Amino acid sequence: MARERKFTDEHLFQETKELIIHDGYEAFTFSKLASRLKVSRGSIYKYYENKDELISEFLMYEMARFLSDFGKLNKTADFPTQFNELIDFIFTQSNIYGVLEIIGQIPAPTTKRALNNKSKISEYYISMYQQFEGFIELGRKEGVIKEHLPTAILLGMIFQIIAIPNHFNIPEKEWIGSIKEILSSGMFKHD
Amino acid sequence: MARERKFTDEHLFQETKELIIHDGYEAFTFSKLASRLKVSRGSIYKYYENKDELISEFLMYEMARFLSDFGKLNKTADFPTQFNELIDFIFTQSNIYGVLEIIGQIPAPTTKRALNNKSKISEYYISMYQQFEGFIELGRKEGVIKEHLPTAILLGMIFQIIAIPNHFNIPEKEWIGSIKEILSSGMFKHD
DNA sequence: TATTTAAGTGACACTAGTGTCACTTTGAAT
DNA sequence: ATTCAAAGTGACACTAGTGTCACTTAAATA
Repeated sequence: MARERKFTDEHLFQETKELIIHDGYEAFTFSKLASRLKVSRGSIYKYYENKDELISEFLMYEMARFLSDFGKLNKTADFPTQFNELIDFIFTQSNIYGVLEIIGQIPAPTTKRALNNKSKISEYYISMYQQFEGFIELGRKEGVIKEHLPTAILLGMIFQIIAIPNHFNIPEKEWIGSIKEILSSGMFKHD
Repeated sequence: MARERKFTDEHLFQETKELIIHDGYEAFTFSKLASRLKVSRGSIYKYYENKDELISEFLMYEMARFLSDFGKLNKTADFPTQFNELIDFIFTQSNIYGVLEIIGQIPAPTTKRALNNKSKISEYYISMYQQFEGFIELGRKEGVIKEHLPTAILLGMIFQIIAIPNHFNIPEKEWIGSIKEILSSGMFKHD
């Protein structure tokens, strides 16, 4: 019907992600994004009215992808096995935390689309929380988790362990292994 | 000799901290700071040539303060006692992590003063690292810490535990208590 | 091949930040 | 009281981002 697109949504989201993770929400500009996509700034306005709309669309995309990948994890294995897989998974998603941080920074939506996106993002966020919650419940049912630690704390620690940047450049295997050991001997019952 | 200052360095650093923690490095402007200090933008330029100089000065101030407070902690008690005090201390300094994050964002210094500040900040950073390292060594000497966990990992986890924001608004006592329990039963030897 | 239509452009008017500087204010010292 | 130097101001010229829009380009289809 018309001419070819010079950039895909995926490409735009990828560049947006890098810009936001590197510089933060406030420093994100259409100019920087346009130059990375090698198009004029004006062409981006064909798809997004403003920064908030673009970023809320990006966040929706990222969270949907995260939830979809998370859903593919083995849900039938026993808790210790799933725990292992979950920590591994979280480390393949190490930038999801940067994405979650941005959610708090979205200002009051300026367009209907940004408003819809914002409520969709909240839904995804709740869904993400509930899936992690279900995971902790499994650990309790199997009698693996120390009873007196409240779910919200365990959840908080697992959920946010991804926020810990590996400043000291410790090899990934060792880093993940030690986190698994510290978390599991900290959270699980031992005999 | 001359007229009274309308703002102190401490006041300026306090407002700078709030602005940077809230909006990030890139979004910090002299205009915002001036309006918080209730002075004209021009007057800030009397003391700092530009943003980098101001922020590097602020970081120096913050790290010096952190190191000084850290130095006041009891260094004679046994390791488990010091561990307790350290975690408590870290939580009173919950925004130090935001400050450390900014260090990585300082661009190439544009003035001699900014350059000097940058190298002073590196010194402080190293000193901070070494003090934490000495703390871990104490734990090893006392035979409290699991031998096979490398110092750098333990250090990394303690040093960066402050980065974990309490998203779920769990009461502080419970939050800190659980972190202490998970960390200590994860890192310490049990019999 | 001509037509259609979405994709893309770049110039325009606007807003907000930067760094500078001649000028005014003010309080301490003579 | 006068002096004077540091503190503070606000206007100026500049840079960089925003959002818009009439216009051009190019791929699909009739």
